[in-house]
Amino acid sequence: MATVSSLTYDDLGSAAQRDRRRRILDATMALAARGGFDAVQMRAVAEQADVALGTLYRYFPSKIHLLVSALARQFEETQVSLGRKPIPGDTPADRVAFVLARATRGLQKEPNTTEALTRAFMFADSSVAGEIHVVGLQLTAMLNRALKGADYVEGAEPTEEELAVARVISDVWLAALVSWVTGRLSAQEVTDHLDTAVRLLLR
Amino acid sequence: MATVSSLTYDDLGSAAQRDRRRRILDATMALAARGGFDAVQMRAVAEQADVALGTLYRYFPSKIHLLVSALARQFEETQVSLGRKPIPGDTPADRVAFVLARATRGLQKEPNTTEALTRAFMFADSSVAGEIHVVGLQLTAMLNRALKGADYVEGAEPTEEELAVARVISDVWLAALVSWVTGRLSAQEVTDHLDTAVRLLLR
DNA sequence: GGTAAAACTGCAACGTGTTTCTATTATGCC
DNA sequence: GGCATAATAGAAACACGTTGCAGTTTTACC
Repeated sequence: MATVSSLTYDDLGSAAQRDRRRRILDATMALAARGGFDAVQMRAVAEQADVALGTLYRYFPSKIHLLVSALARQFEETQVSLGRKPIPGDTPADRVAFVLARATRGLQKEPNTTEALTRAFMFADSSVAGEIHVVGLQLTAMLNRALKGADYVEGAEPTEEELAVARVISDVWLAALVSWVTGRLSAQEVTDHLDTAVRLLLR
Repeated sequence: MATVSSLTYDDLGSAAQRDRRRRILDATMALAARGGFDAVQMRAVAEQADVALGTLYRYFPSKIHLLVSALARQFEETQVSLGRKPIPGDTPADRVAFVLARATRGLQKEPNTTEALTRAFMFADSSVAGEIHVVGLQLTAMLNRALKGADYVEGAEPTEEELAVARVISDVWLAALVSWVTGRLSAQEVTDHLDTAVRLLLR
C-alpha cells in the first residue's frame, strides 16, 4: 500500500505548473458543483483544465487524491476567510456551534460539491493518508480556534481535554455530513445533531 | 436517485434462493477477508458463489449493496451472540466501553474484511438507504442495550438524551473505524479514542 | 403432466478509472 | 545557441463495475 501523493502547491517549481494545478482543481470543483462525484470524470477534468490525461495523473495519482486535494484547498480558503475576524460567542460551546453552523450553511449551498468531496474523503484509502492529514489538521485548528475564542494564539498547545472534545465534534460532523449527503439527514437535522453533541460535550 | 434494494432473506421464497443468497454473502466475506474491498470483484463473487453474474446483480444491485448487506448480516450475528448474556459493567459507561472494545477487537482480527465493509458503508449513496438503515438500527439497538444494562427491555423507548448519546458514540466509532482502516489510527488509539468519548459523554 | 412466468446461465458489450507508450515541447545548464 | 532532461500531449489499451440479451432451467399453477 504505497503512499503516493499529489503534487502540492509548494512542490511545483514553475508558474506554469502552479497554474496547471490551479486549473485542474478549478475544473474539478466546477464539475463537482454541476454533477457531484460521478460528474468528476478524469477525462472531463483533463479536458476542462486543458491538460492531457497523463498530466492530470502526474499531478494527482487518482480521482480520490484529486478530490481530497480539492477539499484541502477549499478548507484553506475557508480558514483564511474565517481567520479575519474573531469568532462570535461567549462560551466555547457558542463559538463552536457558530463555526459549525456557518460551515454547514456553506456546504448546503453547493450540495453536489459537498457530496463529491465528502464521498471522496470517506472512500479514501491509506494511499491518500498525506492529503487527508492536511485536511485533518485544518479541521482541528479550526475547532481549536473556536474553543479557545479570543484566548487563541497560533501554535498554542490545546489541553488533552480540549483536543478530545474537538476530535469528537469533528467525528460527529463528519458522520452528519455523510448522512446528509446520502439523504439520511436533512440540513436542519445536521445542525440540530451538531448542537446536541456540542451541548453534551461542553457542559 | 431511485432507491433500489437488495433481496433480503425474508424476500426469498424458495430454499434454493435463500441458499444462493447465503452463498453470495459467504463468497463476499471470503474474498473480503483475503484482499479487502478491491478483492471483492463482482465476477469473482459470482464465480465463487457458483452463480451467474446477472443473478448476482439480481440479488444485489451493486457492489456497495452487496457489501453493506454483508455488513448487516455480520451485525445480526454479532447481535445474537451478544444477546445471550447480560453485558458486564456497573455503569452505562463501563458497559458501552465493554461492547465497543469487544467489537473493535473483532474487527481487528479481520482487517481486510473490516476495510471492505467500512469503505462500502462510507461510500454508499442514497440508493443504499434501505440497507444502511438496517445497519443503523442494529447499531443503535446494541448501544441502547449497553446503556441500559439489566434495565433493558426489548422495544423500550430510550430517552431523548440516551438516543443522542448513542448517536454521538456511533458517530465517533464510525469515524474511528475509518481512521483505522486508512492507517491513521492504531487499534489501541481507536479504543482509547472511544473510551475518551464515552467518558466525556457519560459523566 | 403441461404450460406460462419467473429465475438463471453464459457471454458480449459499454463506461470510466487507470496505465502505458511514443512523439513533442518546455526547462535548465554550459 | 545547443544539448540533456523532464514535462506534456495524444491516444491506445486494460480492468472492473454494470448492463443487456438469447437461450435454458426452475417454479407455480391448473
